[in-house]
Amino acid sequence: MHIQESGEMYLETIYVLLKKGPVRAIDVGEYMGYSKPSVSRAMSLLKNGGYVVADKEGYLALTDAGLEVAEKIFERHTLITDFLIRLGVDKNTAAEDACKIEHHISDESFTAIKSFAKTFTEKE
Amino acid sequence: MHIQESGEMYLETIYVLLKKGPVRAIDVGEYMGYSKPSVSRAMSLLKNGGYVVADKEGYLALTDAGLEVAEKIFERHTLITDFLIRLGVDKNTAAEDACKIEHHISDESFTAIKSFAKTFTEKE
DNA sequence: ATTTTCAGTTAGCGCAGGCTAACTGCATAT
DNA sequence: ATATGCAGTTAGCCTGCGCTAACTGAAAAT
Repeated sequence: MHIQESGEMYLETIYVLLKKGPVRAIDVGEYMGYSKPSVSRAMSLLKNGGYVVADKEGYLALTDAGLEVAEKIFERHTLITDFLIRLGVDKNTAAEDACKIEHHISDESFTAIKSFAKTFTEKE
Repeated sequence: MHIQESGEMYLETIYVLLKKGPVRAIDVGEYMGYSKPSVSRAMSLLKNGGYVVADKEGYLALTDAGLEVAEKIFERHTLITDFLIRLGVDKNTAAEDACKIEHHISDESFTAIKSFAKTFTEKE
């Protein structure tokens, strides 16, 4: 099962929300602005793919595979956002753009931007 | 009519191919690796939207609106590709990534990267 | 003058991923 | 004990955008 961009977004959202407390499907939907059935289907796909598990009460957790994807995307998100902000882009616009780019950039490009951002920061 | 990512790709392709000579739908399909019906439908949508025109022989041209989109995307493509290459990313990977990013980045972020790339280049 | 080739179109399929409507099942409130 | 509310699921719709199969119509080849 190959993970889609939308799947990555769901995983990232679960990851972010889990930092603040327990997470149910309804919370994911509210955060992302999606309807319950959309989340329901996405969750069943992600459960099927082995990225997400839920207990009997419906509280969601990430598997190792899910966590790996979520962390990867989240790292891209924060680093690209910061990078754009440092280039002078508005906070919100930076976050929006990062949210799109994070799914489309290769590991190689991301690593390059990451190490560049590091030296770039140190120079200031 | 709001232009989709796929529409942007078609316009950019027509733009690129027009630099080398006359362009028909079949050429666009061959270049993009798409079937004739896919291109046919895309062209009729783009004609409808006022981005593309075709003469009686089927040779394609961009309208002002189409040219505007195509140039914008093409500029993003080349600049982002160059930027990634300069960061040490492999040529092909850079071009692939740029091809995705070019559709998802805001004007603001692009402008920021552009001016940054300029000073970055001058410094070397 | 037929036949073949080739560009383009039409019809219709499949997948991803949103949506609403309507149901289930539990948990709480009256 | 019945009623209300809420989380989740099921069924089924819509749009974007690929695809194949099959047709059209003109140009080129025999």
